[in-house]
Amino acid sequence: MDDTILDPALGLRIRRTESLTSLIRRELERMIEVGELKAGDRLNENALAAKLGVSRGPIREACRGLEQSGLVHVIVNRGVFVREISNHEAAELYDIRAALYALAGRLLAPKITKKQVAELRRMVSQMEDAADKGELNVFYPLNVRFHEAIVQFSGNGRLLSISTSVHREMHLFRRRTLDMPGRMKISNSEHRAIVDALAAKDGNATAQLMEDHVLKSRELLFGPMGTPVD
Amino acid sequence: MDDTILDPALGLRIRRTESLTSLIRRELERMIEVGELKAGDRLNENALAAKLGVSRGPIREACRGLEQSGLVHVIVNRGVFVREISNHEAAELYDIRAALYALAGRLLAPKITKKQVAELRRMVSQMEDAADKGELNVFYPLNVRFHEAIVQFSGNGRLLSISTSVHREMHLFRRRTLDMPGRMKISNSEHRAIVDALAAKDGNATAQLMEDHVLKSRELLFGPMGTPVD
DNA sequence: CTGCAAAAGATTGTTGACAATAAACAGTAA
DNA sequence: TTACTGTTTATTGTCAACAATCTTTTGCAG
Repeated sequence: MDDTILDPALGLRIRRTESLTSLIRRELERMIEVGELKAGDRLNENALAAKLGVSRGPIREACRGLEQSGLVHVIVNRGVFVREISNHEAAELYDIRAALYALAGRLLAPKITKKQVAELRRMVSQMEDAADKGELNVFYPLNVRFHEAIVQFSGNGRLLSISTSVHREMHLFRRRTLDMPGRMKISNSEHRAIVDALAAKDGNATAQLMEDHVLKSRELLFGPMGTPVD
Repeated sequence: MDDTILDPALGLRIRRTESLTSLIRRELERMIEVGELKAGDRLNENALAAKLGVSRGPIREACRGLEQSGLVHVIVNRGVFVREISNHEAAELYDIRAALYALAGRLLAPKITKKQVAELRRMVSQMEDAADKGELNVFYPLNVRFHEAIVQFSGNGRLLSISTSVHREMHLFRRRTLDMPGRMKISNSEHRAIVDALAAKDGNATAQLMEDHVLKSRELLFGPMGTPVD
């Protein structure tokens, strides 16, 4: 199989509108997301360059972007490593996420459209199906999309990019709460309450529910917000 | 004057513990902070490389980091430009900052030390002096340090890095609220209330005060939170 | 066998050169 | 003049080679 990003046959026809660097960054993000690159792994520049069919320059540039977004960390003269998230850091990220999601809810509530409410409700009912059947691998991506949608609908562009970044970072932390018994159902009932509050255009209520929703996950793993961990 | 980062005379003696890339990124951040590079300016790689006495590689890597943190944006084949922040985006950043500072206050309140309270009070009283004398150029950096200190004392590392990033980004937006008549005094009275709430270890009150403090600036420029701008 | 030191190898840091693209300019036709 | 087109120039995108640094292996003394 050919792993190179650029198909040479197509190279002639495509007018490239994107730099290799950004293509590579997305590819690396994907590899980390999917688990092809695991926390703690070192990214060998030569190997990656060969695998993706480019030189080391773009690889290095992509890594600097990933560093800033917290997905990797760089040690001088040693290389770049997929970050490992300690319990302590994961707990911190939960706290941040709670605040960001609360803000998203507060911003969205007063201006949400009927169409958006309908879309969120659709997701909730799909998640209900998945929860009934105990299909975590169906529930999980829906859950992600649900939260993403609320942030996106909030209309605050930077909030979306920061949230995405924090979410990716949290993904490096493997322990999940959703696979605890009955957790999907409880989580989804919270989703329903959130959508109800949004539909009622109640910003304060939505914000509170979003915050609680995130912090509940935190509590299951680490105890209440602000608790020192590890 | 010599603008190069690396003094060749020192180069031999220092065992470099940091890559050029990170030095350059800090230098560029400084140049943007100080206004040597203004919003909308293009960063000419050759010129920067010559000025800093390095090659283009590290420059490009540094720029990718800055891109991710929102200080510059890159257009393929055209270059990297210091970002210009629209009113709309500035308003969005205020909303985010309010949420982040509220979180910082909430986290810090229950665990603040006497020493930290004293340090914050010292800053407040220094700001009071500056406000009395109408010295904005003294007040402003103290104001920055005050807010930074609270986030730092909160102990959430990622919160600090995100806050710093958001703060730098906001700095690209030139209009300030503090130079409005009487604004320094009002602002500082809010600072005092925040420190009092912190000293009382009242997380909710602190969070609310921090949020209001930031949103008041937003309102002066753009109207209340969530208001569409531009 | 263990511990240390030096050499060999692998990997990152940095550079200068070349290719691809966009901007600036000049010349021509309407 | 203005619009268009081809040419020149400036700048970015990419690459491959070299230098600096770290890691591993090898060899030797105890």
